[in-house]
Amino acid sequence: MAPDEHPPVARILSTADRLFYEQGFGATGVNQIVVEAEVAKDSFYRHFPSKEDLVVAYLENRHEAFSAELSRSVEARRSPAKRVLALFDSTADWLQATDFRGCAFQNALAEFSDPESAPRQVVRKVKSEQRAYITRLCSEAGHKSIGKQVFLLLEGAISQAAIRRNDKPVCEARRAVKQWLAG
Amino acid sequence: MAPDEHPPVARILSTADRLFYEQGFGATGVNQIVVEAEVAKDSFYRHFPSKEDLVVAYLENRHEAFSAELSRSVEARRSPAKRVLALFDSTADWLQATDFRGCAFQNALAEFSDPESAPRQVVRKVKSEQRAYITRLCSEAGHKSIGKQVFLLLEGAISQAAIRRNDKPVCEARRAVKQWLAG
DNA sequence: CGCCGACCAGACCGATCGGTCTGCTGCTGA
DNA sequence: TCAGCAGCAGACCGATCGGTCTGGTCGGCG
Repeated sequence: MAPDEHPPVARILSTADRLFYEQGFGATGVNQIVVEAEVAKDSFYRHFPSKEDLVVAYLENRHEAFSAELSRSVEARRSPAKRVLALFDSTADWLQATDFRGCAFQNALAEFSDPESAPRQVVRKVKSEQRAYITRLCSEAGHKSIGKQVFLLLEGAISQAAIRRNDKPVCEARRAVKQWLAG
Repeated sequence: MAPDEHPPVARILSTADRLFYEQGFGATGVNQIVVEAEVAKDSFYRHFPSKEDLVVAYLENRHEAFSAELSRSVEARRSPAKRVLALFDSTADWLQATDFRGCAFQNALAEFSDPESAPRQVVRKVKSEQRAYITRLCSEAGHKSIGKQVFLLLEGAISQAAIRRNDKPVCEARRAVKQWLAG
């Protein structure tokens, strides 16, 4: 509304989005976040009672943005089969980003060891929704049974892309899925 | 040789193996390691100049033990196709462990963001060897081309098993691979 | 006007971090 | 015999952690 900057909570969230993804959770301190977000520490703790609350907000935020972008890209395709393949094309585009560091939710998994912790619960929910979405796309392409495999293949491809830092794993996965859809 | 305990360096490594895997790297402090390993801090730094050196030793150690166990399990099977499937059976057994926390190397990836850091280099090497091994097994089963997909499927299945804490993803992946081998 | 709540800067808290240092015991091999 | 080194316990270092508190400046609203 105003010509001035974004409100503090938005600056905190966008700073956290960048730092958590690039550096990880443990390596990113609250102090660094408040400095880079140009927010007083006092303001930070008014909006987020603890660092973990910010982590949860970050994960939910990212899920929302990520799935919105993905479905936009998917829905741009006409045929149901192309829509399934769009998952991989979209991922290949994502790899081009210089700050690509793999799946934020898989990364969160590694840093929060307690399965009952709030971040882990968010990760479970997010992955379950992603799997359901992919399964639905496969169903609509007339291949009800391959959804789970496509999902696993994509998960593996993203993880490998983060390690090898190239798009070969994603291309390989895409090729396999294309064959399934044709057969 | 002696009736006494393992030497300090072995106690450090086995303690680190447990703590790093269960808690992650950032969450595991040098102090905790030396206390639980019952080793003087001085002795610790005599063997490992820095914490990162211990991380590297841990990763290499784990790779050695893991691949030894895996190939033992694989080589117990007669037919080449069963050997490929043994990868998934072995993984399913691994899930039973109460402390299962996914692939240690994928987890390391999330905590070390610098792609040139020593731990990341070890992870690249390890994953490349695992991929080569799986590709070889597939080749020997007469399916030269599916190695990479099998590898990606297994990676995704392990990651999902860590999130969902059950063996369904692994069973799903195994089923898909079995079909490929039959077809 | 006067009050309240948002926001600010930054001091401050106890705890813990990775890492060093001191000072000691006890084994070993020249 | 004695030097040297492995190992021990634990104090100690500066830095940083997550989190609290103080004190002050604003704008909006009754």
